[in-house]
Amino acid sequence: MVTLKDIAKHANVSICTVSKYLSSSMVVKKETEQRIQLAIKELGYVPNVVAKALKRMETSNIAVILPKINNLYYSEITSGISQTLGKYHYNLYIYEVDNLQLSEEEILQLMRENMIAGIIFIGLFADQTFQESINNIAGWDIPVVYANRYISNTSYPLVYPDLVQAGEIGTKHLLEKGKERLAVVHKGLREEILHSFLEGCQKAGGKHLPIVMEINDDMDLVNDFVPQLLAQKIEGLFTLNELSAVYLAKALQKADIKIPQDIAVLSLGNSVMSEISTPELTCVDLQNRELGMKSAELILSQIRKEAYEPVTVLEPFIVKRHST
Amino acid sequence: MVTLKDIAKHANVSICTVSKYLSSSMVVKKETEQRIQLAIKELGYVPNVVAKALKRMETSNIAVILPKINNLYYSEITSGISQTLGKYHYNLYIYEVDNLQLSEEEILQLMRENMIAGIIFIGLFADQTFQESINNIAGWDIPVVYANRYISNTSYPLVYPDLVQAGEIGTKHLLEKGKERLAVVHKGLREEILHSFLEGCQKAGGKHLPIVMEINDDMDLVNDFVPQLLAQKIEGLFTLNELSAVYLAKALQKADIKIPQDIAVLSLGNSVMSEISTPELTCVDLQNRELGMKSAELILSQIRKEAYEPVTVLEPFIVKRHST
DNA sequence: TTGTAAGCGTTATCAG
DNA sequence: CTGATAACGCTTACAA
Repeated sequence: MVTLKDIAKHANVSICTVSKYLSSSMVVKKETEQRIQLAIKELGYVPNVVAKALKRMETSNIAVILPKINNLYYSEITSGISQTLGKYHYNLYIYEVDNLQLSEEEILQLMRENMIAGIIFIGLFADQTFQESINNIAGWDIPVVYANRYISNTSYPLVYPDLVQAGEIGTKHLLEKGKERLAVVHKGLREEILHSFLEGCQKAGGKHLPIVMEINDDMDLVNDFVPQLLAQKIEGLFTLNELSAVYLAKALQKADIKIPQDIAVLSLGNSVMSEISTPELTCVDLQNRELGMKSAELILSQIRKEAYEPVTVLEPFIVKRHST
Repeated sequence: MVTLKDIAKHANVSICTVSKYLSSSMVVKKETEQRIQLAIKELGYVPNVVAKALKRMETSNIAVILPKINNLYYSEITSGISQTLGKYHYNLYIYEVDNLQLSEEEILQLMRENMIAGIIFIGLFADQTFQESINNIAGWDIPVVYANRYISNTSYPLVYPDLVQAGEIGTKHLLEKGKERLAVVHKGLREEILHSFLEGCQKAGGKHLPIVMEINDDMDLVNDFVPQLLAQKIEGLFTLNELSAVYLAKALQKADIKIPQDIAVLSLGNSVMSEISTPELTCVDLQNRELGMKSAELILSQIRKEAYEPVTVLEPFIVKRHST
């Protein structure tokens, strides 16, 4: 391995001169510069960031912790993070919690062992316990961003889409399409999140409040769920999970219900899935890539000890297709 | 930060005793062990893997280099890699080439700066140039795995699905369904890959050889491509790209062609996309997760200096749904 | 069974 | 402008 020492010897200067020159924290004589450059080229020097990290007690590694990466929702956010981090020459670690099977405490220990510069949690650790865990590790003060989490009482920045507005613009759209009796369908969504949503639906006006219906993976959509919709005379479905929206659209059609004439389907989230569904689903775009980019920026702000907003809310927008 | 030194002092032993005890490379007296354990607990010691890496000149970080992570094809492979690496306590770096905009040479430099323990390339750098680049970096011998690449003359292990067999079982399936006039549709696929495929199609028998048709993103599928299919009296479509298969199915239906009665559609790759398409697509599963897991194992074998097979071929299998 | 001491490659503090 | 020299936290001969 070629080290600074080798370069220094080859260029007839001290190690420190080379180091300072390379980190551009010192101006050197033209002639010295040339000798150093030559040595670097001739010997094929590659700096060692591990040594640098040890000395500076700080790495350029950011960890993203998420349930699973093979899910478009998470991978789009991650791609946004990667885009911004790449621009600033930070590296990106991925930890899939579903695969790792580690507790919060263990994950934090892992982060610390590796001298991670910052952690972005995507949709995880909703409750207060993590905040406590992190305080348990004596004197450890690490930048953290919660992406897509709605937590109160945290000292770390939050980034999430405006669910109230998502509910409002979605509902408004359905109302404009003449759909009055609406159902909000979700799959195990937490109470507070659902509540924000419904607040938005309410703001949109409309004669009736939407009915809330929960589904799960074991349910027989065609034989159990669709009949419920018909019994309630539902005209529009606002599905709070993109994949579920696709499956619901399939189920409706299997039951010979026309989309959007009989029942309109609106999904939350705008990945290819909405686009390739039949019919192509109108959806509320939550701006996942932007969410990721913003999360990365917030981590970098913390690392640089700059000021940052404690809460960043992204504006969702509607993408009109053929299901409404 | 609590270091080994602190633990040693607190437990009244030498640094080296603690270090060796922790790496279980030494047996210590029961009493010493207790004192060390107590110190670790009381002071809240967390080992520093960066320091360890510098000393040992070796990290536990594996880099995955791929075009983009927000693509189910790549993210499923990545999840497989993550699963295996997690089991062996290796960390996973992700580098998205589309975002990074770095040359091969620069990527390699980055890997080396960070003392990456191994690199997995997914579907990239098809040609010989990378092999040369890596040799250019003087005396650098790093474990590499090419996942989903069909390269000859490489000293690194290759993992890929058996395309000949994929072609064969797909074609056989279409023939069994009574489809005789087949077309293989691809999007900018390289000649050799296409060739393996067609070899498989041929092995399946059938009266006619499949026609090869290429599509691209600018094409008007409904008005340009579908008429071509009709003109050629095509009865079955073997689409070598899952997303394209979905779009083709959509285009066919828009042109009032019944799937599978008029034309059957078979896709290559089995992500949710095939499943949520209408009709649900029959496909040849390429075992992406297994591909990832195997790639990770091959990297680990190289790191451990164990023997490994130079080429691993995964057996694809057919998943029957409603489009054939 | 335990301790001493020399590094890994870099940065940083001083002094010239 | 340049150069000694001391760390950063850990591993590992080699001694005791």
